[in-house]
Amino acid sequence: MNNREVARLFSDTADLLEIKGEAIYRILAYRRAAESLSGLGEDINEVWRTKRLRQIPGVGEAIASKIDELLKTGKLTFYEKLAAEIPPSLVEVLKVGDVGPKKAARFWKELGITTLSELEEAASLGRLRGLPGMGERSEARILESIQALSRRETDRISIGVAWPAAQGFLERLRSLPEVAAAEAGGSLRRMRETVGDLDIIVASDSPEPVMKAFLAFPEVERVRGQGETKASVELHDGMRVQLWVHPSAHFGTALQYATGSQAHNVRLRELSLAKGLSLSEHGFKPKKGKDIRCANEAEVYETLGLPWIPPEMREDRGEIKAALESRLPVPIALTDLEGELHAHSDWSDGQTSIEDMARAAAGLGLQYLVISDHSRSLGVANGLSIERLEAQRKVIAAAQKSVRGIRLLQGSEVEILADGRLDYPDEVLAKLDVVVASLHTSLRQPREKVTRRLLNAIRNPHVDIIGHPTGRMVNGREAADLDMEAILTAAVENDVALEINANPERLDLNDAHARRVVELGGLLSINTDAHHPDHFDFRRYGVGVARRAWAPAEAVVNTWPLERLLDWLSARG
DNA sequence: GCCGTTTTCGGCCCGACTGTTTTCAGTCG
Repeated sequence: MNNREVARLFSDTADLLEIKGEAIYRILAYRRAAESLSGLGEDINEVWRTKRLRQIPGVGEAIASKIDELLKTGKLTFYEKLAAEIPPSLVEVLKVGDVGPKKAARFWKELGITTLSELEEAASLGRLRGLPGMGERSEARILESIQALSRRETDRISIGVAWPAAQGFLERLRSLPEVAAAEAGGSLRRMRETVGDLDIIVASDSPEPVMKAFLAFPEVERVRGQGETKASVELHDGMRVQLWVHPSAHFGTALQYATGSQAHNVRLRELSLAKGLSLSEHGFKPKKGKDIRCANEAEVYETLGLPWIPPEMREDRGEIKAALESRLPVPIALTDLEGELHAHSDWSDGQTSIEDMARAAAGLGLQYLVISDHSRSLGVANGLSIERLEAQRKVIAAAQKSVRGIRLLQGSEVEILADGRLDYPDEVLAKLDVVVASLHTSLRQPREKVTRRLLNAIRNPHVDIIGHPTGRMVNGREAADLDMEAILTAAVENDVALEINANPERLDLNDAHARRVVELGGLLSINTDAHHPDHFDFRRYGVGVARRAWAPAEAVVNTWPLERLLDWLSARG
């Protein structure tokens, strides 16, 4: 079993225990363990084999022995007993808005409902309204939520969709005269790869007109809830947006609160209580005396004796402890990127010419751009034969003459073939400035075989970067079955950089693996894999992943000035 | 069920909003 599967089992266990009516802190313990496992950069099997399970935050004696049983036998007796008691399909029912554990338990016990479709049927037949505490309106609300759930393609929206959508809301809100400031919060601000909904926080001393303007935006399909400080809407495409409006005087605590993560906020509030202050979105409340209000976030952290913690690091993955001990790293910023090492042109499957790509990159202030088109065997992408690769070199040289302010380099995104060889012979690779080696085919090979292909590429002295190392797609294709610890370790040993592919549909490496690279002291490269000049904009998502991985600029090779980069490349052969 | 420069036992964040209620339970973030 992999990390994700074990995490999923514990998160389902938590849901089932909650429906059963177990003590809440026992449930939270399972959720915390599940969160911790899904953010773990190391393979759980490796941690288990080396007897380090108890070092995982949130894993104590009981959960460690459950992981032990799970990895030893592939089964968990505790879960099987629980699933015999509470139908596991009720976990799906919990996804419906306004349905939590109490209602799910009631539907099941009183009406025999165990699945989403049974709930929908019961609601449309008016069978829910007879239950205690349920009326016609609750029933209608639940029915609407089920329909909204099916209208959404997936549970969570890609950040590549959510980010531009949020900018649209922010621009319009900021243009209102009553609005002093507007920011995105939630998992979007933390740059998670997917978001459940958009959270928008506005500073305004007259909330009414702001709220009114927001509810009247044309994309709004229905209003799910609305109060004095908070409104929640659903858009035509099923996306949910929440708006918080708070006075400017305590915008800091409001933004901090709305940014989360929930686990980070819980830790922060515990820390606050230890100082005799109760922290909420409105400010710090001392046991007696006046409330402390914070107009900006830095003041919130300062009140607790902490440096400001970047939103991407607020996941309760040790950031508060690190901040208390003054060892929180400064993560890379978008402005640290000096160049692009992985971009395509119309020589393979890119949409524009080398020259246009170069102009666009120069316009963004980049110092260098590597044109790395596909190699010969990738026919669907019009991969370059050795002859075309030679010819392309002359065209790049010509473009270099006509575009100023940027250094153009020739690279290649070389196929790692199904048998583990690279798509060009070594003497061809040796002539290239940069070699990005990637897997595109035969991703479903058994673990040992596909791992060996990547290790082979890493050990080739001409390979500089491994492109989108796992092949996974966000909300889509699963990662190849790889021994990641072996791959990351080998990359570090061979001084090969691992790509954080910044395309929001890829984001590969993910944050957990990238953090593991940083822990191991390895190198990363944030690459857009651009097929069009607009794609250079993906850099923000790649930087988001790197910041979530606590990566300093130093660890990312394309933050280096050109001379240093060239030295690194030539030292590698 | 986890965890400890307040603790190895007794704690474990805080508030808004809704619907069905006459004071609150449930859900959400």
